[in-house]
Amino acid sequence: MLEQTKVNIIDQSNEALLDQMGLKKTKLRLELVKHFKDAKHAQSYSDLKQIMGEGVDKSTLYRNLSAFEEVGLIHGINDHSGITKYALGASPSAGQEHAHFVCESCETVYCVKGMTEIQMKVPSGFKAKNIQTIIRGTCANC
Amino acid sequence: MLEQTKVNIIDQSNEALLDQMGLKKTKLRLELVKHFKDAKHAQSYSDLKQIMGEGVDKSTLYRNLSAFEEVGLIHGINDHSGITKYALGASPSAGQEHAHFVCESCETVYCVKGMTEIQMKVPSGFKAKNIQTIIRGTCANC
DNA sequence: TTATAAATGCAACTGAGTTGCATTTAATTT
DNA sequence: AAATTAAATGCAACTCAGTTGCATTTATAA
Repeated sequence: MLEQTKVNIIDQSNEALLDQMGLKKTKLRLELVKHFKDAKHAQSYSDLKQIMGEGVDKSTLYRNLSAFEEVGLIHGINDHSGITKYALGASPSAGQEHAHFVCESCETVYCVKGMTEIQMKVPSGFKAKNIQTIIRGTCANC
Repeated sequence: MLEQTKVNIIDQSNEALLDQMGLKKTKLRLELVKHFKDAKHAQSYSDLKQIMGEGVDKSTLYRNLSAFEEVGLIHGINDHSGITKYALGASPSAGQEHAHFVCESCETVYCVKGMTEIQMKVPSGFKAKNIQTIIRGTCANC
């Protein structure tokens, strides 16, 4: 078994990456991975559809996003908009949390790594496994 | 103009509360406020529908939730489930942040006040206005 | 008590995401 | 290289949360 958390996503070729994740290398998947690597902010379904081409099937795209998320290649972010956005990297887990910045003006979502420090206690009887932080505000482009 | 943040929600009668918020005191609204005060965890549309009675109209309920949220009587919480849940109190804003605890087993959402301390820096050019934290784990009942 | 602006009820709609199924394709086997 | 097969795709139909338009009713102010 492969330890996904130890795979360095950015340094791998797109092909190697899909191989390691046990995913077949289809044209769309390669394009998706490439795009996620370049993306400066989190991508919604419609962002991706626009970039991958309008001909791309909805189910196929969504199924690939799910597949990518399952293996930890990307992670979904749920802000107040109700539209899930995806960004490269596994879901932030214990020890490697990162926050998400949502711009209130353009609704763009950015991953903000290593800039938040969260100390949490939970009521007795509760067990915390992971933490997700969403910062709302105005981004550099707005 | 009334400063909503200074209104102490719990100490007021339901009637006075709606008055102060500039909302008409309808039967459903009074029941809703009452229920929100008693609720031990955040409420979804279907939680509320069940409690308010199946006869309650969907639009009416949703419109009341929006109205309550707008005046800061309740705040919506968006976890990974895609179903918005609501809890008493204005949206956590600067200085009075609180976290939300989502139970991975029963999907119940709790507000956790005064137990998290978050220090955040954001990249230059970004301006943070408020912060929302979701802790995932197992609750005391599971 | 009357006027009126807001709240309700209903039905129809929107839009994100899912599912079933037949077809195609990437990867494996011989 | 050809045959096999399990997974990926494309399509249509569906689900489900939440919204909207509009006619009717109700809370509140005059």
